[in-house]
Amino acid sequence: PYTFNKSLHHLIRSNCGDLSLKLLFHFLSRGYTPHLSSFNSVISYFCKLGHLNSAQNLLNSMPKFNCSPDIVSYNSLLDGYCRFLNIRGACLIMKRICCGGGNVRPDLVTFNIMFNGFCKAGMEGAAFMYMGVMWKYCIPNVVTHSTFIDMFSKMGNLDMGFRVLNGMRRDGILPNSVVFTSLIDGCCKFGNMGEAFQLYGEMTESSLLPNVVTYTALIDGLCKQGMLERAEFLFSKMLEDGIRPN
RNA sequence: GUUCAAAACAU
Repeated sequence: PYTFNKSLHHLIRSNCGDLSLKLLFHFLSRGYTPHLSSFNSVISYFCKLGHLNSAQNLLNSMPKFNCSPDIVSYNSLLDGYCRFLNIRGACLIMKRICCGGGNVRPDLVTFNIMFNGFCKAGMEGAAFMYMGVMWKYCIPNVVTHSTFIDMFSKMGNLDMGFRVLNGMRRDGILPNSVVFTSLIDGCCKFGNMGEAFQLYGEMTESSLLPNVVTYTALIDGLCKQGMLERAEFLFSKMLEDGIRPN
């Protein structure tokens, strides 16, 4: 059984999800009991493919195999609904987490998933409402902040993006390179290359390494504004930094 | 060992 769990995770990590499914069902039919994390890996795999019903069915069937879904199982499913912008479905799962039977409680990841769903669906009002609910359970982390920064960046509301950045710093949460890259991309897309490079500077000053996504956002901004020579220059800078273009 | 946030991609 231990070897089985190992293989299952390995297959999913190496993009052989189909095989992992066959493996799981083969073992279930022979009466083996997979570990909770094996169920969760497969649930998450289904969700990323958009097979939400299969994921849901698998989750529902876990008790038959002496395994209770935990918050990770539910979070995976919740994220599936959010990824495909099925906010109604997500809310139903949320209800089940909060007041359905009750051996699970929402955690910070649960809220981050909901925020991301609302943000990507353009439902900022709902995102802010949930912020209030979150405070009863947990304290926001760097992912929470970067989700909101990304939402503001995509809306072109750079002022609010910077406010969230400053707010997190005030609260002692260190911005990471995802946070910077989200805001840099917002600046680039809304024609504020100056701010974008300022952030790039702050990033390196705080010894965060700009990665290939950071560079792509900047290079894309420069290209789309016709600054091709600056784009080329930045591209060579990226190579000097030892970052491989993809 | 399993769940959440960032970029680009012509025809």
